[in-house]
Amino acid sequence: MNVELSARSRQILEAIVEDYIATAEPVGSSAVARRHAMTLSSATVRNVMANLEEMGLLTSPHTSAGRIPTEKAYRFYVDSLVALRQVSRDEKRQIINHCRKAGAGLSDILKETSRTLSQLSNYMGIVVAPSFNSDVFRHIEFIRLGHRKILAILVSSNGAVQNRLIETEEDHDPEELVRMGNYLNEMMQGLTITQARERVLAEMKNEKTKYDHLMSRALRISEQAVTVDGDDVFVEGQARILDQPEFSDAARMKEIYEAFEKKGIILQLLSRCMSADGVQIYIGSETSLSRSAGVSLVTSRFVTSSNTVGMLGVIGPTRMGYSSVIPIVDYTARMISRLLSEA
Amino acid sequence: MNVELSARSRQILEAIVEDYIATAEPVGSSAVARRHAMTLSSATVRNVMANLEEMGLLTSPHTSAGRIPTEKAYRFYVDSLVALRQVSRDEKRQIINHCRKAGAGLSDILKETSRTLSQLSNYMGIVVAPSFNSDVFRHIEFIRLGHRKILAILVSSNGAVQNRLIETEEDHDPEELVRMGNYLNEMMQGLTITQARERVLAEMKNEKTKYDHLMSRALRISEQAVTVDGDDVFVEGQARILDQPEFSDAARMKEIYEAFEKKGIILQLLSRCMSADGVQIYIGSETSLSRSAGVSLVTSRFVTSSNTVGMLGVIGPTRMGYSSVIPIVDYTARMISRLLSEA
DNA sequence: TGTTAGCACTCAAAGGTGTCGAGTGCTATT
DNA sequence: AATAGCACTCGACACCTTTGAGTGCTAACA
Repeated sequence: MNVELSARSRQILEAIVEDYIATAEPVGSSAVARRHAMTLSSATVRNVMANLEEMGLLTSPHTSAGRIPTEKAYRFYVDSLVALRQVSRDEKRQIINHCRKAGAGLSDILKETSRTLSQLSNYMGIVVAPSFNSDVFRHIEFIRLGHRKILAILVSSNGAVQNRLIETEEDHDPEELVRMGNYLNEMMQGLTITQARERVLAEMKNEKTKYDHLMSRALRISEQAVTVDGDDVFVEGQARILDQPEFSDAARMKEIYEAFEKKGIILQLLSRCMSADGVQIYIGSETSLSRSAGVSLVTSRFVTSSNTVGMLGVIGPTRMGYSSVIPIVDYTARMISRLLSEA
Repeated sequence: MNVELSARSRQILEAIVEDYIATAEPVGSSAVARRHAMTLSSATVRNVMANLEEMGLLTSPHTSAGRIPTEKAYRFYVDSLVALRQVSRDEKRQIINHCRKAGAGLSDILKETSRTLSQLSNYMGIVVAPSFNSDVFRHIEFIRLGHRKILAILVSSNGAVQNRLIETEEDHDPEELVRMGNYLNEMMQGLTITQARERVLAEMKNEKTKYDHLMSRALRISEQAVTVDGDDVFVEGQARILDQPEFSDAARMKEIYEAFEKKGIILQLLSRCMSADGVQIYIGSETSLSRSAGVSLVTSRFVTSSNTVGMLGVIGPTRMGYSSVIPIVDYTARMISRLLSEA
């Protein structure tokens, strides 16, 4: 994968990639020679381009069009060519303002962040909330809504709230529910949600609690309450990708939108990004999002006060302005981490 | 508006509208004569069509294409021509299954409903949750998250949950928060959220409470908690409208998608539908959604156990299969009302 | 009087042809 | 090694013709 290239070849490749990113049109040899104010003639550039094509870094859509970069070229570009732009003062201001503006709830902040990413990058912004299950338990509470219907509210240290309606076998009066809550709150103190669930399951088998009416009921109910599946995903700016010329045809677009309606796909895709630190970049087929669609993904992790990990990033066409998107994603992730760590 | 038409003209108009709905292509006189197995020749149909055009019910995109229905024609069609299909057993089954499948929480149900509508209609499904503010207060609760940070949780009779992070001026310990909760719960019992807010504001001016430390603090905090703005909107199946030939071009699509990112527009649009009972239909420019887009809206209200009103419906092209969409929306609204009233 | 057949007319869509020009690969030259 | 020159390729575009669906009108007919 690691290609050896002369300095000149690299320069030319860089010029082609950047030109193509800017124009979305195949770039020809003379364009490179001219625009890049090189001392080289177009003929020379042609020779180099022929080389690059042989190495699988460029392709031509047809005989007499210019060349366009392959995924491999983008990969090489982001790995060793791209000159990252600084995040401008104005952009920083926008990011910070957005953080402040958002209602203080976790999901408000994340939604607003997603929107910010979309605005700054002009692509789609995406934020995956830190997994509720790995967050630390804070509080559980039962509220009677009606006959044999109670609402369980589960709060984590992040301030994330899950609520679930539970139908019980027998009716419970409010005082009973309060006592159940107290018992469970004590029991789960300091555990993560996942651990809390395990603890509940363990206690249910425990002989002592088995015969305590209140406890066994509390456990039965809370088992449902602490079973949380699926994390929140915030996607904003879907309309923006319609600006990109490569997505002007309906079939292609549809593929992408359908991918986004099944949030499961995205989660699966992004769980990979959680493991590594710093900005991660997935180009075209590396995203395994939709093989024909030609989308790329720039992501980074963020952490919360309770040390859970979330993910944020930008999805756009493979032909994406990496030089500005990468720093934006990086900076935003840092700011969100800081904001959420203050708590 | 109420046009007088002979039985024959009506039949022909109906045939044209239905043909156009089915094919999205201008329909010509011979097509009507043939497909509709009429005893009339195409020449006669032509005469009638010329009449209909004069009345503003048809237009031709150009001289020698067929005719297409105007908005006025659709209006007339849904008002007095359309033969509503029965909701098929299979569709009923799907609707009911979806209701059951959804997690029992209110927002889960509504989201799932939106998806169901989308699937059955093949257009976009939309559901607006009953306004939280007009729902009856059930429970309020404060949880300490950190120094001077508390989470307020507000539950309505519907089982809808709102949570809000509040930064307080001084730190409150958990017991204090519990006492505050008790006080407020008692105070707000039986009121709607809106009334509860008014009550809080009134109490804040009350001399008696003003000098009670606990109460005045509780009121100050709860004021923020009971201020809820914006209702939930669930839109599903956005990708489906890409199937419609009239939306194959990007500019048009973008307009629609942008409209949907600002959920405020939808809310405003739909608040109108809340007032009247039964299925409401808005055609083309009647939606005021986006003047050029040519979208229609079929909606109906649903009610919950606490007598709050929500809205559900289908958004699709003006050229929409009204005969099946209308019954589907109607039936779904009834089922959801029943499901939510059981509670 | 309402219906129909016939006919001339219109016009978008589809297909064919020719030109243009951007871009290439190759080769000879510096 | 770099460049200039040149023949070649092929999509884009403009222009044309053909085709056919559909219309409006009129005259004939029941």
